[in-house]
Amino acid sequence: MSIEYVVVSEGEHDEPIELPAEEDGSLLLSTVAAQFAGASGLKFRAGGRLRGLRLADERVLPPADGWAAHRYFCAFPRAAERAPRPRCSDLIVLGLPWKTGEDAVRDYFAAFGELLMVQVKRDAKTGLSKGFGFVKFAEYEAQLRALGRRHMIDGRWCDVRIPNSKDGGSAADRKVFVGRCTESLSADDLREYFGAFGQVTDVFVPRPFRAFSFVTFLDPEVAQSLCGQDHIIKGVSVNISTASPKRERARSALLGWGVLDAPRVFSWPPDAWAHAAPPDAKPYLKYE
DNA sequence: GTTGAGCGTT
Repeated sequence: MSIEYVVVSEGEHDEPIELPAEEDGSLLLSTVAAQFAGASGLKFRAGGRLRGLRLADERVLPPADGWAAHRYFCAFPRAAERAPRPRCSDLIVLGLPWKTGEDAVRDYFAAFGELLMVQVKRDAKTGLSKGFGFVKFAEYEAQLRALGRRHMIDGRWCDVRIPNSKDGGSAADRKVFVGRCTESLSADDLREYFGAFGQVTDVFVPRPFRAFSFVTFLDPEVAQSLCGQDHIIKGVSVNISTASPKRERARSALLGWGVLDAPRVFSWPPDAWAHAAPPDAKPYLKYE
Protein backbone atom coordinates (compact mmCIF):
# COMPACT_ATOMS: atom_id res chain seq x y z
CA MET A 1 0.00 0.00 0.00
CA SER A 2 1.42 3.37 -0.91
CA ILE A 3 0.93 6.79 0.59
CA GLU A 4 -1.05 9.28 -1.44
CA TYR A 5 0.45 12.74 -1.69
CA VAL A 6 -1.57 15.92 -1.97
CA VAL A 7 -0.12 18.90 -3.84
CA VAL A 8 -0.46 22.03 -1.67
CA SER A 9 0.95 25.53 -1.85
CA GLU A 10 0.58 28.42 0.57
CA GLY A 11 -1.01 30.85 -1.87
CA GLU A 12 -2.49 30.00 -5.23
CA HIS A 13 0.68 30.95 -7.10
CA ASP A 14 3.32 29.78 -4.63
CA GLU A 15 5.59 26.78 -5.10
CA PRO A 16 3.71 23.63 -4.15
CA ILE A 17 4.81 20.93 -1.74
CA GLU A 18 3.51 17.36 -1.46
CA LEU A 19 1.80 16.44 1.78
CA PRO A 20 1.04 12.84 2.80
CA ALA A 21 -2.63 11.88 3.21
CA GLU A 22 -3.84 9.49 5.90
CA GLU A 23 -4.96 5.91 5.31
CA ASP A 24 -8.60 6.95 5.38
CA GLY A 25 -7.96 9.37 2.53
CA SER A 26 -8.16 12.53 4.65
CA LEU A 27 -5.38 15.05 5.13
CA LEU A 28 -4.62 16.02 8.72
CA LEU A 29 -4.93 19.75 9.33
CA SER A 30 -1.81 19.41 11.49
CA THR A 31 0.08 18.08 8.46
CA VAL A 32 -0.93 21.21 6.55
CA ALA A 33 -0.14 23.53 9.46
CA ALA A 34 3.27 21.92 9.94
CA GLN A 35 4.30 23.34 6.58
CA PHE A 36 2.08 26.43 6.47
CA ALA A 37 1.81 27.93 9.93
CA GLY A 38 -1.61 29.34 10.70
CA ALA A 39 -3.43 27.57 7.86
CA SER A 40 -7.00 26.73 8.83
CA GLY A 41 -8.07 24.76 5.77
CA LEU A 42 -7.59 24.14 2.05
CA LYS A 43 -9.24 25.41 -1.10
CA PHE A 44 -8.84 24.89 -4.83
CA ARG A 45 -10.00 26.42 -8.07
CA ALA A 46 -12.63 24.58 -10.08
CA GLY A 47 -13.85 26.05 -13.35
CA GLY A 48 -12.58 29.50 -12.39
CA ARG A 49 -14.31 29.51 -9.00
CA LEU A 50 -12.79 28.98 -5.61
CA ARG A 51 -14.02 25.96 -3.73
CA GLY A 52 -13.32 25.12 -0.10
CA LEU A 53 -12.77 21.64 1.29
CA ARG A 54 -14.71 20.10 4.13
CA LEU A 55 -13.07 20.02 7.51
CA ALA A 56 -14.12 17.33 10.00
CA ASP A 57 -12.43 16.47 13.26
CA GLU A 58 -9.21 18.35 12.34
CA ARG A 59 -9.05 16.49 9.03
CA VAL A 60 -9.38 17.97 5.55
CA LEU A 61 -11.58 15.73 3.43
CA PRO A 62 -10.81 15.15 -0.26
CA PRO A 63 -13.08 16.59 -2.97
CA ALA A 64 -15.57 14.29 -4.65
CA ASP A 65 -13.24 13.64 -7.58
CA GLY A 66 -10.23 12.80 -5.40
CA TRP A 67 -7.06 14.61 -4.34
CA ALA A 68 -5.21 14.06 -7.61
CA ALA A 69 -7.74 16.02 -9.66
CA HIS A 70 -6.61 19.40 -8.31
CA ARG A 71 -3.84 21.31 -6.65
CA TYR A 72 -4.66 23.06 -3.41
CA PHE A 73 -3.71 26.12 -1.50
CA CYS A 74 -4.18 27.25 2.05
CA ALA A 75 -7.02 29.08 3.68
CA PHE A 76 -6.11 31.33 6.60
CA PRO A 77 -8.31 32.91 9.26
CA ARG A 78 -9.33 36.46 8.48
CA ALA A 79 -6.85 38.99 9.79
CA ALA A 80 -9.46 40.38 12.16
CA GLU A 81 -9.99 36.94 13.74
CA ARG A 82 -6.32 36.21 14.33
CA ALA A 83 -5.86 38.97 16.85
CA PRO A 84 -7.24 42.41 17.48
CA ARG A 85 -4.73 44.67 15.76
CA PRO A 86 -2.73 46.91 18.08
CA ARG A 87 -3.25 50.63 17.67
CA CYS A 88 -0.79 52.66 15.65
CA SER A 89 1.81 54.53 17.61
CA ASP A 90 3.76 57.60 16.64
CA LEU A 91 6.92 56.48 14.84
CA ILE A 92 10.21 58.30 14.97
CA VAL A 93 12.07 58.80 11.70
CA LEU A 94 15.81 59.08 12.34
CA GLY A 95 18.53 60.24 10.01
CA LEU A 96 16.59 62.68 7.85
CA PRO A 97 18.69 64.94 5.64
CA TRP A 98 18.82 68.50 6.98
CA LYS A 99 17.05 69.78 3.90
CA THR A 100 14.10 67.38 4.16
CA GLY A 101 10.83 68.94 5.31
CA GLU A 102 7.32 67.73 6.14
CA ASP A 103 6.19 67.66 2.52
CA ALA A 104 8.97 65.31 1.42
CA VAL A 105 8.43 63.04 4.44
CA ARG A 106 4.69 62.94 3.75
CA ASP A 107 5.23 62.21 0.06
CA TYR A 108 7.61 59.39 0.90
CA PHE A 109 5.55 57.61 3.60
CA ALA A 110 2.19 58.04 1.84
CA ALA A 111 3.24 55.04 -0.25
CA PHE A 112 2.98 52.85 2.88
CA GLY A 113 -0.52 53.91 3.85
CA GLU A 114 -2.70 56.78 5.00
CA LEU A 115 -0.87 59.19 7.27
CA LEU A 116 -2.46 60.86 10.28
CA MET A 117 0.52 62.98 11.31
CA VAL A 118 3.87 64.13 9.95
CA GLN A 119 6.41 66.25 11.84
CA VAL A 120 9.98 67.31 11.21
CA LYS A 121 11.61 68.58 14.40
CA ARG A 122 13.39 71.92 14.09
CA ASP A 123 15.51 74.15 16.24
CA ALA A 124 13.16 76.77 17.70
CA LYS A 125 15.51 79.67 16.99
CA THR A 126 17.00 78.85 13.62
CA GLY A 127 14.17 76.77 12.18
CA LEU A 128 16.73 74.25 10.93
CA SER A 129 15.77 70.57 10.94
CA LYS A 130 17.18 68.46 13.78
CA GLY A 131 17.41 65.51 11.39
CA PHE A 132 14.51 63.52 12.80
CA GLY A 133 10.76 63.62 12.80
CA PHE A 134 7.59 61.70 13.57
CA VAL A 135 4.88 60.06 11.51
CA LYS A 136 1.69 58.25 12.43
CA PHE A 137 -0.23 55.90 10.17
CA ALA A 138 -3.95 55.21 10.18
CA GLU A 139 -3.58 51.45 9.69
CA TYR A 140 -1.42 49.14 11.77
CA GLU A 141 -0.46 47.17 8.66
CA ALA A 142 1.04 50.34 7.20
CA GLN A 143 3.01 50.84 10.41
CA LEU A 144 4.35 47.28 10.16
CA ARG A 145 5.37 47.82 6.54
CA ALA A 146 7.24 50.99 7.46
CA LEU A 147 8.95 49.45 10.51
CA GLY A 148 10.18 46.39 8.66
CA ARG A 149 12.79 48.12 6.50
CA ARG A 150 15.15 51.04 5.97
CA HIS A 151 14.11 54.09 4.00
CA MET A 152 15.96 56.11 1.41
CA ILE A 153 14.67 59.66 1.81
CA ASP A 154 16.22 62.52 -0.18
CA GLY A 155 19.39 60.47 -0.65
CA ARG A 156 19.96 59.26 2.91
CA TRP A 157 19.16 55.98 4.65
CA CYS A 158 16.68 56.65 7.45
CA ASP A 159 15.42 54.39 10.23
CA VAL A 160 11.85 54.19 11.47
CA ARG A 161 11.38 53.05 15.06
CA ILE A 162 8.92 53.05 17.90
CA PRO A 163 10.06 56.03 20.00
CA ASN A 164 11.65 55.00 23.29
CA SER A 165 10.06 57.79 25.30
CA LYS A 166 6.81 55.89 24.83
CA ASP A 167 6.86 52.12 25.31
CA GLY A 168 10.64 52.02 25.30
CA GLY A 169 12.81 49.02 24.54
CA SER A 170 10.22 47.10 22.55
CA ALA A 171 12.94 45.91 20.19
CA ALA A 172 14.94 44.14 22.91
CA ASP A 173 13.90 40.58 22.09
CA ARG A 174 14.35 41.11 18.37
CA LYS A 175 17.96 42.22 18.70
CA VAL A 176 21.17 40.24 19.10
CA PHE A 177 24.65 41.24 20.19
CA VAL A 178 27.37 40.12 17.78
CA GLY A 179 30.70 39.87 19.58
CA ARG A 180 34.28 39.39 18.31
CA CYS A 181 33.65 41.42 15.15
CA THR A 182 36.64 42.63 13.20
CA GLU A 183 36.94 45.87 11.28
CA SER A 184 36.64 43.90 8.04
CA LEU A 185 32.96 43.18 8.76
CA SER A 186 30.81 46.00 7.42
CA ALA A 187 27.18 46.68 8.27
CA ASP A 188 26.29 45.49 4.78
CA ASP A 189 28.20 42.23 5.34
CA LEU A 190 26.24 41.60 8.53
CA ARG A 191 22.94 42.58 6.91
CA GLU A 192 23.55 40.20 4.03
CA TYR A 193 24.72 37.31 6.19
CA PHE A 194 21.97 37.51 8.80
CA GLY A 195 19.33 38.24 6.17
CA ALA A 196 19.49 34.55 5.32
CA PHE A 197 17.96 33.73 8.74
CA GLY A 198 15.12 36.24 8.60
CA GLN A 199 14.29 39.82 7.73
CA VAL A 200 16.83 42.19 9.25
CA THR A 201 15.41 45.56 10.29
CA ASP A 202 18.55 47.20 11.68
CA VAL A 203 22.30 46.75 11.87
CA PHE A 204 24.40 48.85 14.21
CA VAL A 205 28.18 48.94 13.82
CA PRO A 206 29.88 51.35 16.26
CA ARG A 207 32.20 53.94 14.85
CA PRO A 208 35.01 54.31 15.64
CA PHE A 209 35.55 50.56 15.52
CA ARG A 210 34.63 48.40 18.50
CA ALA A 211 34.62 44.63 18.35
CA PHE A 212 30.86 44.16 18.40
CA SER A 213 27.70 44.98 16.48
CA PHE A 214 23.96 44.75 16.91
CA VAL A 215 21.60 43.08 14.48
CA THR A 216 17.82 43.45 14.83
CA PHE A 217 15.36 41.07 13.17
CA LEU A 218 11.70 41.52 12.38
CA ASP A 219 10.90 38.20 14.06
CA PRO A 220 11.94 37.81 17.73
CA GLU A 221 12.07 34.02 17.32
CA VAL A 222 14.78 34.34 14.69
CA ALA A 223 16.82 36.53 17.02
CA GLN A 224 16.36 34.19 19.99
CA SER A 225 17.21 31.11 17.94
CA LEU A 226 20.65 32.51 17.08
CA CYS A 227 21.67 33.38 20.63
CA GLY A 228 24.53 31.33 22.03
CA GLN A 229 25.84 30.40 18.60
CA ASP A 230 29.17 31.08 16.93
CA HIS A 231 29.04 31.96 13.24
CA ILE A 232 31.80 32.41 10.69
CA ILE A 233 31.23 35.48 8.51
CA LYS A 234 33.83 36.23 5.85
CA GLY A 235 36.28 34.06 7.78
CA VAL A 236 35.62 35.82 11.10
CA SER A 237 34.26 33.77 13.99
CA VAL A 238 31.70 35.93 15.76
CA ASN A 239 29.68 35.13 18.86
CA ILE A 240 25.97 35.88 19.10
CA SER A 241 24.21 36.59 22.37
CA THR A 242 21.24 38.46 23.76
CA ALA A 243 21.30 42.22 23.47
CA SER A 244 20.32 43.77 26.78
CA PRO A 245 19.76 47.49 27.26
CA LYS A 246 22.65 49.47 28.74
CA ARG A 247 20.56 50.49 31.77
CA GLU A 248 19.71 46.88 32.62
CA ARG A 249 23.31 45.70 32.43
CA ALA A 250 24.59 48.50 34.66
CA ARG A 251 21.87 47.75 37.18
CA SER A 252 22.55 44.00 37.10
CA ALA A 253 26.24 44.61 37.68
CA LEU A 254 25.60 46.87 40.65
CA LEU A 255 23.20 44.38 42.15
CA GLY A 256 25.62 41.53 41.60
CA TRP A 257 28.39 43.38 43.36
CA GLY A 258 26.21 44.31 46.31
CA VAL A 259 26.38 48.03 45.56
CA LEU A 260 22.61 48.21 45.32
CA ASP A 261 20.05 46.31 47.32
CA ALA A 262 18.07 43.83 45.31
CA PRO A 263 14.32 44.39 45.27
CA ARG A 264 12.30 41.76 47.10
CA VAL A 265 11.23 40.18 43.86
CA PHE A 266 14.02 39.95 41.37
CA SER A 267 14.70 37.39 38.69
CA TRP A 268 18.11 37.13 37.12
CA PRO A 269 18.27 37.21 33.35
CA PRO A 270 19.16 33.79 31.88
CA ASP A 271 22.71 34.91 31.13
CA ALA A 272 23.26 36.71 34.43
CA TRP A 273 26.14 34.40 35.37
CA ALA A 274 28.05 35.50 32.29
CA HIS A 275 28.05 39.08 33.55
CA ALA A 276 28.88 38.29 37.18
CA ALA A 277 32.09 39.86 38.40
CA PRO A 278 34.87 37.93 40.17
CA PRO A 279 34.85 38.39 43.96
CA ASP A 280 37.76 40.83 43.95
CA ALA A 281 36.34 43.03 41.20
CA LYS A 282 36.05 46.74 41.93
CA PRO A 283 32.75 48.38 41.12
CA TYR A 284 32.95 50.32 37.92
CA LEU A 285 30.46 53.04 37.32
CA LYS A 286 29.92 54.64 34.02
CA TYR A 287 27.94 57.83 34.22
CA GLU A 288 25.96 58.98 31.24
C1' DG B 1 39.42 46.02 22.43
C1' DT B 2 32.26 41.20 23.46
C1' DT B 3 26.60 45.87 24.92
C1' DG B 4 24.14 50.86 20.81
C1' DA B 5 23.40 57.95 18.35
C1' DG B 6 20.32 60.75 17.16
C1' DC B 7 13.77 60.62 20.78
C1' DG B 8 8.93 64.98 20.45
C1' DT B 9 8.87 73.75 22.47
C1' DT B 10 3.24 72.98 21.66
